[in-house]
Amino acid sequence: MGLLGRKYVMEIVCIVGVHGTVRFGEIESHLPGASTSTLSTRLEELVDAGLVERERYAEIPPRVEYELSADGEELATRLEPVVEWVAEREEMST
Amino acid sequence: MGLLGRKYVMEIVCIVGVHGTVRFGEIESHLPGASTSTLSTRLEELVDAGLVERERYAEIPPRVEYELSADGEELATRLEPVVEWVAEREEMST
DNA sequence: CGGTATCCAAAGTGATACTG
DNA sequence: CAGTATCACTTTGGATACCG
Repeated sequence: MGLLGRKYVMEIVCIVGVHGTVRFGEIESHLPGASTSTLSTRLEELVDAGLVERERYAEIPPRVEYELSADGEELATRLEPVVEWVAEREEMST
Repeated sequence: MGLLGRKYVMEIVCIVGVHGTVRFGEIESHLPGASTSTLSTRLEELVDAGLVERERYAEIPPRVEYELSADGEELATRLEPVVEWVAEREEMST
């Protein structure tokens, strides 16, 4: 899946995975570099790919929550060691 | 590292990891989608990041071999489950 | 063979406006 | 709040050709 190579995808999967269920704004706050529109697009792609599920609540104010699907969880599990190592390695060089 | 999110990076790491030492052309043949220039750029970035090492031989015809550094090996190990799972999942849907 | 140089298309960004 | 839409702009990536 070329989707994995797209910007922010791994990060999003991890963020959602860690939180369990997350709202749009929260994901956004963890990705300062990503624009609203890009994040929106990525999330849609992830939902289409069956890795993330979106739950929309008809409330005021509106609330939308994202969480990983079973496949998403599986991916997150496998992704964890990678992201962890990368994070550690980044600290070293700073 | 945002580098991981760049196109082909994970694939390249895996390809180099599997082969041990690889020549430019061989990597290219495993990535039909990537253009020469992109591959060249990616390899340079990977070398700069200390994940891949380049060995240039002053022969005719010229030969250049790439192989993973210790860090690259570590990354490849952690990346393996991810790539494996993604590959299986792709097969399912085809 | 293994690239770099060049030029062009596509993806992503930022800001802002608008909707349910 | 959680987006979608738009537009101008920057960054990436692709195609091709040429060089050592």
